[in-house]
Amino acid sequence: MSADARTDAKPSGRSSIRDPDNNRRALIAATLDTIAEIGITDTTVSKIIQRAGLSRGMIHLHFGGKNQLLAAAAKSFAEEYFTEMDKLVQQAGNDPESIVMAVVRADLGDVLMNERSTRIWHAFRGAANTNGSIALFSSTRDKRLRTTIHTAFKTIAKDYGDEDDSILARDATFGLLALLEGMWVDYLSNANEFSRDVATSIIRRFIKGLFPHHF
Amino acid sequence: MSADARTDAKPSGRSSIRDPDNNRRALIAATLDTIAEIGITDTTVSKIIQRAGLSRGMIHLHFGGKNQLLAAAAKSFAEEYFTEMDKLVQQAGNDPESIVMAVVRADLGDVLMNERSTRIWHAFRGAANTNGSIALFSSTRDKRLRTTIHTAFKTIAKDYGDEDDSILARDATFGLLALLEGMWVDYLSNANEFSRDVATSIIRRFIKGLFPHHF
Amino acid sequence: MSADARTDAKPSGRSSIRDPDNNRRALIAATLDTIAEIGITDTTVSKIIQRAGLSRGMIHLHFGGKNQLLAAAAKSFAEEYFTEMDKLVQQAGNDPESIVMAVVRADLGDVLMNERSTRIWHAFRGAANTNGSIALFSSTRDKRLRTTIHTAFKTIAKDYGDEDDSILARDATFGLLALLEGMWVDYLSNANEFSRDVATSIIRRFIKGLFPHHF
Amino acid sequence: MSADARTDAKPSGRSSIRDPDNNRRALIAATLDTIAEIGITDTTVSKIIQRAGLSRGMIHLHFGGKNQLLAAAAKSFAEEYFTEMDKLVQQAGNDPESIVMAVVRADLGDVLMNERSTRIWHAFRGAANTNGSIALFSSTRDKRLRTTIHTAFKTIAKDYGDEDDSILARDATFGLLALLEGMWVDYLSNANEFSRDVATSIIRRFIKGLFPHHF
DNA sequence: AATGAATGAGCTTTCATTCAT
DNA sequence: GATGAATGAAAGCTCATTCAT
Repeated sequence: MSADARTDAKPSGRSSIRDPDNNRRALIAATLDTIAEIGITDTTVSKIIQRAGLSRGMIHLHFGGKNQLLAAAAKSFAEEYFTEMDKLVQQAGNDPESIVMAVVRADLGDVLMNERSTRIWHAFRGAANTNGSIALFSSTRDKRLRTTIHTAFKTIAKDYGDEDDSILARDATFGLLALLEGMWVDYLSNANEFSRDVATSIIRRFIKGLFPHHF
Repeated sequence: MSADARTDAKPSGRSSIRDPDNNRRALIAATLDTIAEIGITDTTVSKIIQRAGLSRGMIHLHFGGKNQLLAAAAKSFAEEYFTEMDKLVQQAGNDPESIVMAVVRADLGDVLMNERSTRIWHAFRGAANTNGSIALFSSTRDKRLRTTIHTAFKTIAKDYGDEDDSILARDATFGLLALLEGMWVDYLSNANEFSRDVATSIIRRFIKGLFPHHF
Repeated sequence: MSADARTDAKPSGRSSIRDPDNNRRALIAATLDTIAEIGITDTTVSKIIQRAGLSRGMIHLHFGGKNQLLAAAAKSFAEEYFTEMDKLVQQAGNDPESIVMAVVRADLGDVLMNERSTRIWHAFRGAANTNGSIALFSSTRDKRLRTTIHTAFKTIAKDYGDEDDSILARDATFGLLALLEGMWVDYLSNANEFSRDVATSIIRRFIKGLFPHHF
Repeated sequence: MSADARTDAKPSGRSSIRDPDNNRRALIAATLDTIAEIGITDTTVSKIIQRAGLSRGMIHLHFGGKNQLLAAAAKSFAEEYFTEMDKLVQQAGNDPESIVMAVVRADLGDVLMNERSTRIWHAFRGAANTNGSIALFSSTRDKRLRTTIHTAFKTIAKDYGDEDDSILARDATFGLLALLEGMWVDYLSNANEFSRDVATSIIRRFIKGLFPHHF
């Protein structure tokens, strides 16, 4: 969208050749593709620029260095994830049960969970321990999801007055996020054998165990 | 033992001289510690030997190169995990319910799940996509656990005749492993806030949802 | 030429900056000089760059590695040899007798046969057995010379109808090349005692033995 | 011979296991074989001891270091050459013409000139420029041959009184050695196409050119 | 803004040599 | 005399970064 917006906003003659934003984006895309393909350890400046078809100096020109490019790529990756997640959740309506299942379906769907994504995700997570700027966006996924899910579960939990609502909602949130995380790991290890339907059904079973009148 | 034997024989200042196995172990330990501390990408031969207090050439003498040392470290790490896990599971007795909970408690206990372990674990997982010899031992954890848990759940599932036993056991296994995996991720992201008790109770809740007469 | 252009534009202290071709040539020259001085076994990247006054990375930037630089140096050395040889042979005219003697004088002259050349030549030959890319240019010298000489001898041999022309020309070619090769070895072993005139006269004697009406 | 002599001279119980001389010889043989196979540059201590099946320290124990082993190997190689050459020349009788041709046939025969020998020979020659102790034995071949041939040619030259005897003999000696040297180079470059008979006949032709009444 | 040749610190690896056994 | 684990200097090579153009 922003790309389209730029097109008519600044119709410069050679804008497509010298388009800083476009080059920035191309470098980030090349970085993510390279990480997915050969891992973060083997991702070098040379491989990134080769894939992007851009010049060596551009990484430092636009990002200030390789590490900052990696951080920008991590940020961009997280943003892509949430752009898609938000879109799918908004289509689900206001029913908390629908929202929770929309999150599950989105997170396990092929747009968000695929070989490229799971590889990039775990590559960044492996690097996050010792790279603060990557960690920032690496943990973001959990935090934003957590709020959405927790809110939905809190509403649902009100129907189960027997026990403390907040603990039930907390446990459900914590458990669901752990399950989703575990599914990504499983997909990563074994994309061929992984079944999105089985995964969805298992998660639903587990949630239903906490909320027998729903799901 | 051999170390003790040396002690009174010749109390040399340098403890690891002329003890190849000890040196091998020291290098692996230094490798795992370094990975835990600064990440796999920044783990260099120089940092490993410095930490181990051994010479540069020893890595190639004993392992044939850095990558093979990393693979040996991954294997060793997996073995340590299972040695401890097996010990704790065997103490649990033969009751399938006890076995499952023993696995959960072991996997979430501080001997197996701690900052060092979770960092190393995720570092290896991040590298496993593009490094076959690391991947080998990286996936081992899941496979061996899976069998133990699945066997226990199959026994338990027989008491729930209403539905297909094998699907129930499969779902329980798949779900539990995903949950445990997710817990490690959660611990990794913020060890300070993580509560082993809460994690255990959440997992028990989820399992109880599938097997209401147990757990 | 480009070097001249730079001269008045910006007389930078370091003459070879930003002139890739010049740097390539400088590295090859430094390589050949180093080989001549200390032998191919002791020729290291460090010694080459030190002599060239260039940076470490340049060898890999321009040649892809030390071995490829050695191969490029072998090629360059062979080319220099033939450039000079061709020049001297062309000055000799079309008379086959003159051509043969021009080859002999060129090959034994101080431009082509000197301490540097003979050392480099034998260093490369010693390495050629196990280094294909060096072997390629190492054998070139023989093959190109062979054709030139053989053509000349075939013409001369026609005047000696008593025996098979082709065998006579073949023997003369084979023998002359072996003699020249042997002279380079002799020069290498003993540059001080070596006399270009004596060598030339000996070769002439031998050829005259085959072609008594010539030489 | 010396090996046989030792056997009954000292019938020690474990003489074959701990036999310093035998180990020395084994190391030299392994060195020469390694040089023939992979070149002098790639000949390392590890490869030599592996081939010899002996221990690492033995090279320094018996020779004082790798370079001294190389020098000993060069010496041994030269000695083997002359042992065989002397044997064949002595069988030739006292006729100077026979002696010269015996030298030629020996030097071009498969016992002395073969792939192993020519490779080793040229490897040592390539290294001789910068390694004095190798050079010593490298040049030996020429010097001893030179005397034998020169003596024979001086006798023959007396029959050609027209010109200065000593110059004729000198030229013949110089030329023959250069030719033989050239033949080894030719054999080295392509052993498959090389014909010992053609080489012998060419050399004979050239010599006959100087001494028409002989050969 | 863009380029890519150049840099050199630092990487993994090799290797002759040492020395406790 | 013999061994081979251990050493560390030095090798070839990689790579993020710089900067003249």
